[in-house]
Amino acid sequence: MENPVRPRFGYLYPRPAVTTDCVIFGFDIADELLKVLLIERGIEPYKGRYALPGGFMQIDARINEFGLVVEERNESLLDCAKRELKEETGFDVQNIYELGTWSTPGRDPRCITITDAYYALVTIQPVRGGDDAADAKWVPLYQVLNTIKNLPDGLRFLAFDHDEIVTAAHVRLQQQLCFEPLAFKLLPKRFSMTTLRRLYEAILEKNFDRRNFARKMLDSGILDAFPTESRNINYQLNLEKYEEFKRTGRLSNLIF
Amino acid sequence: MENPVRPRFGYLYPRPAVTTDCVIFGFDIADELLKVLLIERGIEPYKGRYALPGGFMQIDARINEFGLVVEERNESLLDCAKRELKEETGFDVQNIYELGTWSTPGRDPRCITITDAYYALVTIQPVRGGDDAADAKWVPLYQVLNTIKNLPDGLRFLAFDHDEIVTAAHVRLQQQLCFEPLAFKLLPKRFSMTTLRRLYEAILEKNFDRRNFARKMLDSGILDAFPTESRNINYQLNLEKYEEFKRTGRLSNLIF
DNA sequence: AAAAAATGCGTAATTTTAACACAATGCAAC
DNA sequence: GTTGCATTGTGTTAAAATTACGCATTTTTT
Repeated sequence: MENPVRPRFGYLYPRPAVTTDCVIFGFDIADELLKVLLIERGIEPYKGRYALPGGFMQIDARINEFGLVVEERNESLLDCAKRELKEETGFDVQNIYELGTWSTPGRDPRCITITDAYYALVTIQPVRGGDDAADAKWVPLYQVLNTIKNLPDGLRFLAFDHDEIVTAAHVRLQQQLCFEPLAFKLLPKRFSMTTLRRLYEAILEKNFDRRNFARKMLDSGILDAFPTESRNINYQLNLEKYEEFKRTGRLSNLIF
Repeated sequence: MENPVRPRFGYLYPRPAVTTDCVIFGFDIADELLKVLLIERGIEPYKGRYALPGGFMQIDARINEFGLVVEERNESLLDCAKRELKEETGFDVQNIYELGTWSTPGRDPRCITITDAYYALVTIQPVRGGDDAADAKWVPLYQVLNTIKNLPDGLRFLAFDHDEIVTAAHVRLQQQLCFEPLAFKLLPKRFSMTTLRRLYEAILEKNFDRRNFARKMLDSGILDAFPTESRNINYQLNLEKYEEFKRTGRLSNLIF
């Protein structure tokens, strides 16, 4: 066995490697599908498999004259997640939320690695020719979840334990919808009521009565209406009204 | 400057230290207050201040003949949290849930440290003489939260950033109550309807009509009734009925 | 023992949700 | 361009859930 590179950063006790991964949700207006952004891995392990964008936490440190690590600067885990997203997918993500950590022993074959997982909501740009990151791909969420669900025991679709992370992110997104109108963060500034409803239906996997849904949304008062060229009406989130509405604390009634 | 201990575990890149902390919730039947278990720190930093129980993640590793770290066994973060709780408070915690990570640069003056925070629900043993851990203390949550809220800017009540963690844990507990009957995990096996209501009121900081609350709970079908010596009735969670009820997915209506 | 508080059991008014009707508009095929 | 069909905006009504409150009785307090 060789020893090609000498480890430089030494500690009194062993430490795990720390990474972030992120489930990026987007709503494709064209086919009205909720999608997630996956990266095809170019290196081992899991080369060629799809995975969530993510990577190692960055710490700037130097070694002093006693051989001790002197830490100079570090990023928070959230910063790390945002930086990795920018690097791997080109997205400057604003709406990003922590999902949880994954730390099962053996989850990364290289070394003991814990990951802090996030989920982010972005608006899919209309029919982009190709992604900044050549290997990034929008995949319908239902396809991913179905593939995962129907896999024989012990097999995985995505790299590492990312199957679990995607599944958990979807559940969290559904729950979070009870407390915050996250859905709006997946849409362009203005949207039709039908689009909004289709989005809620896609996330919650449940159909709503068109008229009752519209009434609930409008009664909440958080939407401003704008006429269009045709007879149809477009809507836009009124942030002030929304903040007030959130304080009143009855958003759960929107859905449940 | 001295170099008393030689760092043994070396890596190619700097790594953060990883810890877990836990907010332990308990409901004190005696005074009907929701309380959290705090530890008085015996060592620097923050010596003498109250803090959440927690500690460093444990990894077993050795150094091979090339000076490389060979990892042999590690615990998950959840295991770490449970182990630290057992060590520091004597509690064998069953109901423990992840809250989130804290990783702001500088949050630990010793070194770059990220913490994975948990919250746990236990039943406070009736009038225990003294805690296993001499420095552990049950403190009413409202006292902690009020102290934190009224602190001048920049000052903290608890050690590290534990003020934030406790506050976040309370919010999460409130939200989680919409999806799971976590409250029962804070009570002894059997309890009166009034106790249950007081608990919900303590967690949600909101009063319920005695009669309406009882009806909602009983209508849900998840409680079995048991007569007592007096005219009063005690109740007990029916786990099967509850699991069924959870699938039906209308627990949010209990509260909202 | 009297007063006060807590308990069990109930009803009615109100609000919220769910189910459905219908006319007008946009769109595609012919 | 007109015919058929899906979509949109506007409404009504029945059912269900929530809220507010009464009252006799038991338990606790003073």
